Amino acid sequence: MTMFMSTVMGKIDAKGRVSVPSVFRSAIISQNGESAGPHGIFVYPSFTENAIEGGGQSLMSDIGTMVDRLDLFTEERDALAASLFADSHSLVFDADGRVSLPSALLAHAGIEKELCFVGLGGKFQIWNPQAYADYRAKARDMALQQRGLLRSLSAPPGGGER
Amino acid sequence: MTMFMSTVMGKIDAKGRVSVPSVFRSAIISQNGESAGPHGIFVYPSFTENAIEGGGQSLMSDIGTMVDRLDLFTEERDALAASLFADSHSLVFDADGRVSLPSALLAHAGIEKELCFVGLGGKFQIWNPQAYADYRAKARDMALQQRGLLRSLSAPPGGGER
DNA sequence: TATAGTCCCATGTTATCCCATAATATCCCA
DNA sequence: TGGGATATTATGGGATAACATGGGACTATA
Repeated sequence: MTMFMSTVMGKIDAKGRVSVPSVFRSAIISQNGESAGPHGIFVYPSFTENAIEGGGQSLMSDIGTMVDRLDLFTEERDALAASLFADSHSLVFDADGRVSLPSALLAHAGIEKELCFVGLGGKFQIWNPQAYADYRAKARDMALQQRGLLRSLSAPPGGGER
Repeated sequence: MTMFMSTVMGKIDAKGRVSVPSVFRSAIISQNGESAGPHGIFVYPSFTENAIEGGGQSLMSDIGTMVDRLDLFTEERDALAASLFADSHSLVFDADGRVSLPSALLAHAGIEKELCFVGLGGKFQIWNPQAYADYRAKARDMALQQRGLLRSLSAPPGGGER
C-alpha cells in the first residue's frame, strides 16, 4: 500500500496551475491502478483546518458508497451529501502533472502564490506555508501529550522499543 | 463511477435557457453511456427543500426500482409514484448543452435569473444562490451530527484505512 | 399574425494542450 | 567513490480547443 508522505513546497503560476509533486503523483497512480484512463486528484476543504485536503479517486468512490448506504430522499442524506460533495472537486492532471485548484478552495486555505503539500498517509493536505508552520508547532505539542497512547499501541506483542 | 460534485453558478438568459455546467454534463453522458442518442437531464422539485433536483436517466430508473421495492399497498405506492413522477420533467440539451427549466420548478425554487448547480454525488440540485447559502450552513450542522454515523459506515468489513 | 420554442451561428473568455527550457535527481562506468 | 551522461521533474509561455453566452432566423401553435 502506497501512502502520501513528506512535505513539498510549490507555487501557483500565472495561469493558476500547480505542479503536483511527483512523489504524490506516483502514489495516486498506483492507488488508482496503473492503466486506468486519465489520472487526477480529489480535493475538498478540510472540515477542521484552513487547509485543502485531497487524495486519489478511490477516496472519492469510498465516500460515494458510504453515502449510498443511507436512505434515499431523506433530509439527513441530502445534507450530508451536500456537505461532502458540494465543495469537492475532481481535478485531472495535464500532460505535465499539473492541476488548477478552484479559487474557493484557495480562499479557504488562505493561499495566494506559495503553498505546500503535506503527506498524511492515506490522504494529503495543501497549506499556506506560513499557516502550516504555525499548525505544525501546535500539532507537535498535541502529539507529545499523546505519547502514552502511542506507546500502548506499539507495545503489546513484546514489540521492539524505539 | 462518475458523480456530481462541486458548486457552479449560472444564470437564465432572456429566452429562459440555462447552460448546464460541463462538469455535470460530462457526468451525465458517462452515466447514460457515451453513445446513447440525445442526452439530457431529469428534474423534479425537491421534497424537503425549496430547490430543483435532478440527475441522469439512471437516477430516474433508480427511483423507479426504489418505489417498486417499497412495501406498500398499491394505492399508497401509486400515490407516491404520482407525486414523484407527475412533477418530473425530462429535459434535452440543445446543441450548446443548454436546457430550459419549467417555470413551475423555477417558482418552487424561487429562482428568477441567478442560480447555482450543487453536486450531491448521485444527483444534483439547482438553487437560488441566496437560499443555498442559507441552506449550506444548516446542512453543515446536520452533517456534523451525522459524523458518528458516517464513521461507522466507513469502518465496516476490512475496508482500506484512511 | 403574434407568441413561444428550436435550431444554428457569432463572440469573448477561459481553460487545455503542447512544446521549450532549466534545474534537479538518477544511473552507469571507469 | 568520483564524475560525466541520461532521465525525470518543475516551470514558463504560445497555440489551440472548449465553454458560456448572446442574438438572428426558422418553425410550430394558438
